[in-house]
Amino acid sequence: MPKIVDHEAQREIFSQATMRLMARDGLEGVTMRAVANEAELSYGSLFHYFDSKDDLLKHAIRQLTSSQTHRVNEYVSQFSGLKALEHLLCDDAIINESSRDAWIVWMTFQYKVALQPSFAEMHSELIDGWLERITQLLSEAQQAGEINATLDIKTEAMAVWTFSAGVGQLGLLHPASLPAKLQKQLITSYLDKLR
Amino acid sequence: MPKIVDHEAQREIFSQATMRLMARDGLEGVTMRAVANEAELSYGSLFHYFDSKDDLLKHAIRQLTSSQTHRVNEYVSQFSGLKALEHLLCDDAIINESSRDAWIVWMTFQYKVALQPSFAEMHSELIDGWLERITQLLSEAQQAGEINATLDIKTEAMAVWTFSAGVGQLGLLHPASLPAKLQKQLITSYLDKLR
Amino acid sequence: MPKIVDHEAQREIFSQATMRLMARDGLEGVTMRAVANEAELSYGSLFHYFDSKDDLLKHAIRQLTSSQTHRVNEYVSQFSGLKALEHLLCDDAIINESSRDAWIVWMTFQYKVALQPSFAEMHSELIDGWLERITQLLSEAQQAGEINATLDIKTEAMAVWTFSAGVGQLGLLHPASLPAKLQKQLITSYLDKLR
Amino acid sequence: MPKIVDHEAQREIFSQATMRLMARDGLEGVTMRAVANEAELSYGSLFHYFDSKDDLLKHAIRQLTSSQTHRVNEYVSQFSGLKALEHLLCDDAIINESSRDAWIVWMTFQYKVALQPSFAEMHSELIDGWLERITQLLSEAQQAGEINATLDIKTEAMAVWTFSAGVGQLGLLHPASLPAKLQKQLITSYLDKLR
DNA sequence: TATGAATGAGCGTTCATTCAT
DNA sequence: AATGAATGAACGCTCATTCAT
Repeated sequence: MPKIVDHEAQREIFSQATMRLMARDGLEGVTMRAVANEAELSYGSLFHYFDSKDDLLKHAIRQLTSSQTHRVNEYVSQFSGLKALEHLLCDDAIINESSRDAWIVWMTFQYKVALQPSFAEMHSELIDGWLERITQLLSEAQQAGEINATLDIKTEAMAVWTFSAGVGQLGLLHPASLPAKLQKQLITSYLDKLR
Repeated sequence: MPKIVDHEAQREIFSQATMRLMARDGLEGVTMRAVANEAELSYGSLFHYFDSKDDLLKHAIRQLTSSQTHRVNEYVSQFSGLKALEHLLCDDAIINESSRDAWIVWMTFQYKVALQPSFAEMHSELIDGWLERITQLLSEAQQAGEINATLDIKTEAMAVWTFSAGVGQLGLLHPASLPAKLQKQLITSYLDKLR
Repeated sequence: MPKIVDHEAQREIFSQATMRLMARDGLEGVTMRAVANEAELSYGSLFHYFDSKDDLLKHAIRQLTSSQTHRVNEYVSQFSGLKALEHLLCDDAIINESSRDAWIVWMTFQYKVALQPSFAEMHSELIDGWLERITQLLSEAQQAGEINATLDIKTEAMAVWTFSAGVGQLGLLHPASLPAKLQKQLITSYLDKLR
Repeated sequence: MPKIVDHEAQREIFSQATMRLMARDGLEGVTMRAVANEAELSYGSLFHYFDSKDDLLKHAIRQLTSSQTHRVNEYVSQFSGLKALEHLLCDDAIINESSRDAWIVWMTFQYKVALQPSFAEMHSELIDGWLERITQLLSEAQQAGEINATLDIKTEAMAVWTFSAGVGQLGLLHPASLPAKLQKQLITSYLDKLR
């Protein structure tokens, strides 16, 4: 009689171990053996739940983005327009100690996605969400008269995305130059310019 | 008498091969054997010119930054203030087909620098230049009355740097969403907001 | 359930292969690949059982000394004084065909121990046993009146150790000049001089 | 016109550099490159003077033994019998700070000679000298009535050689247990037993 | 299903040796 | 003769993956 296990729960344990390792030691710290150890599960079982290392990594990033999406949805359901956008950027674009790990994972994946063909298919689904959501919130804001009516929403959304990407990158790689507080200041002052 | 070779020229052949590989296959494609093949020189000779892989990588990034610095100096000597800044950002922050490879190398190194202590000493020398130069040009621009006198130069410089980092990152990783032309448009419209 | 293997037994297979190689080809014949081949196991599995080559070598020497200690303990429990000492030297100091391999390994290690700091910690535990045991047996012999009462035990023990080291070295390196029979003769005649 | 060089002098420079390296870093420190550096001569020229690394090592050991023979000859021409033997053993078997290097080289070579077939041919010529000379001096001593007339010279010579080999080995590998002074004491007390 | 032993290709690095000048 | 650049086999070690139990 086969042991009954929650297949998806096991996968999540492994993929969370993967993200902890990646945050702590970088991508090169993520070996299959290290993941099994970190998950405190057996090495062999890792290959029951994932066909390959790539499979594991892809699952980890999907989990990361879906949990982020989930969080974002909450802001958006509570606020709208510029207020929601500000929450979105301040809560998710900013790197502080508690979000730093998730950001390292995210950035690491971005490069993997960009440079490794087998990951490329995940590209758009990971990215489009952001841009779409920003566009929508800006549009709401414009309709509510919160921002300048003459602005081209599509271009501005792109600019906001660009700016938040820069905040994320520098906040991660140069925390001394761009601490969390300054990140927030830059974001709010950027949004102010749209009014 | 020994075979006469230009030591530095050989090093450059290897480090350019390194950059081509990194652009094509990412950092994990840069194996010493692959570099030797790409350079069409023997495996062993690679170790005559570089003590280690780290040495090779560091040489490659130094070469990259010095050639960039050289180019930047030209803009700055011809222009000043906002005009020079616009040149700086448009000519160097923008990713097009011909600069894409250099950008991949640059970004790859940023992560290596940020995550690997032995590379950390290169950190500041690679980064400080950017921020300092932007600050200086903004300062010139303010004195020339090109930008709003009430702006805090230091904060604005940081914001410009952040924005250009975002342009670089998205331009590299999502060229379809942010083609060169749009990169340029975002940059000029961002600078316009400073006036 | 995993393949069940006796971890320690596998380690012994490898370390015995190591000793065979060392005896046959010297220390420089002991490459990890050669050990795996000699053990008729795969290269990779060698690293499941030993963290490093040093680990393998240390295990081999420990195994060698512990088996020797075991043998020595038997003589000592059966005999005492000069008789026990004679057994000790004749049974263990002498190089014949069957003990030659063990001696090569032993001598090889002595050099490794002497010249390589990381092995130095094994130094005393490997050596002290010999000198202490010789001292003790000589002391017994003196109390039993078997040897000259005026002899300084400590110095004589050192001399016996020295002589047996010489027998080992020449018996190993110059078997034609010092065959087993002559080794034995030298030892007994040396001990006779102590009476 | 070819440059005129003293071929043999160059070889000696290299082989002395070899011995310095071996004494300092052990056999594994003796790389062809290190030898050329230590000799402060060019890498390539090393291969003009020696066909191979083995050739270099063989030359070094020949030089070592011949210089030792030379020194020994001096004692023997000044003294005879037991006196000469005592000089021989005390001056050459003993390891002190100034002779330690030569002994490391010598021991290292002994193992190389014993374990590596291509060196085996040097075996007897390196060794026979010692035994022959000891035999001869003991014979002189017996004829002069310095030692017991009933002793079998051949066996005793072997025993002396054995003992001095032990002194050398332990003096080298365990200097704390067998310092120079104790080495000397053991030797003289050993010779006394022959009277 | 679960486990961890087994496998071998690949890594960065070292090195004796050859060769062009 | 003299130089050092060029070469590639071999080293210790890592790792994703497969497999026997």
